[in-house]
Amino acid sequence: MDNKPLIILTGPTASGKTELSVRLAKAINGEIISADSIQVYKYMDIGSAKVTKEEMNGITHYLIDELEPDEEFNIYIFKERAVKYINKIYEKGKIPIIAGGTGFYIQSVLYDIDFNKEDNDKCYREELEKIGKDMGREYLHNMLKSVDKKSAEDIHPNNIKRVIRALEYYKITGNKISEHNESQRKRKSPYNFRYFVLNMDRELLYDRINKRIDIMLEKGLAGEVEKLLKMGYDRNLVSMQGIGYKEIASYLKGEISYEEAVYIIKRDTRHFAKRQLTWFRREENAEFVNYRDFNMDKDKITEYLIRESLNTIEKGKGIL
RNA sequence: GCCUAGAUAGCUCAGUUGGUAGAGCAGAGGACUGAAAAUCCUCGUGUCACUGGUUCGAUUCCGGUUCUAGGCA
Repeated sequence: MDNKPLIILTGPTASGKTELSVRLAKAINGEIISADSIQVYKYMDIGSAKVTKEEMNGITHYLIDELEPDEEFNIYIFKERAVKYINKIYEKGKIPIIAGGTGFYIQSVLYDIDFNKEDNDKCYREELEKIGKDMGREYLHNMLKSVDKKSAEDIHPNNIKRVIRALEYYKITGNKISEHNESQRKRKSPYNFRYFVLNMDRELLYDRINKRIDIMLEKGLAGEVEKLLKMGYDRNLVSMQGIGYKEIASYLKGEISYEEAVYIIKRDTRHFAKRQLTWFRREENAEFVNYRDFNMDKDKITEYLIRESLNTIEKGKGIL
């Protein structure tokens, strides 16, 4: 049985993951794999709060700047690449550290969730979107009910994206996604892992988020978006749906004022952080690391993360 | 100083032909297995500015006070 070490360092946006992950990597001879759906894209630096070369401090990072903004990225691609990098890191005799805020992505690697290569179908998806528009969301939901009753019960009719995915899955594989999910849920992790979730008092987190966005704006977020648009990257691209990008694009089009754009970016980032926390709370193996318990001292947190990670790595060796 | 319109949930406002009130946003909680920075679900008691009066009963009607916005001097 594979029992290799894997360290996960996550937390809501603006919780300090980047800096702490580099410090940890330095101390435990690790390399970092980013679990971030926007930082994979080139040219999207300011708005994604991407790690800079200096911040990397010599630590190798994967899944940063790997794609053009119009390239497709999804959980299947993420998992495939992440696993490849993890093995590469093992070969070097180093420890992989997954750092990033996308819980869904982390889960796919941590529990080795099974995805089939050919199981998405753009044409069918578009067809379903059209049906949804013409016939209504209830109609789509009823379509799902007739092939996969359990999914129809679990997925709210308003959640069109998930209704469509369930229908798509059935069309391509002939199986019910509810059954697939049920079996995947029982998976045990093949790793000897630690799952750290950085957290702080909500008020403080929101304060940091608001300030961080002001800094992004000062650094020239608007210019970055303008440049992307000039390069021909359409605002409808998935990558351009990232928080900060879509609002600034809307402002540049003259649809909303600058003040409105800033307000929406801050608000939606807060909402995003809240959703991230909901996800991590549900993860039974996640360990919350609260700044408050360390007197707000980053050095003390770093020490703790290093000590705990090394413990876990050592124990794993014993089993092997 | 005078005239007019306001003062209701953290914010913007609706409403009660007099029987103590409700939306959106904010905020909180949740879901999530190929768009995930996406998508979706649930949660609404607050001296109805203050103060007299009329009334069985006033946030609602009348008077006064304070504050805010606009207009006139």
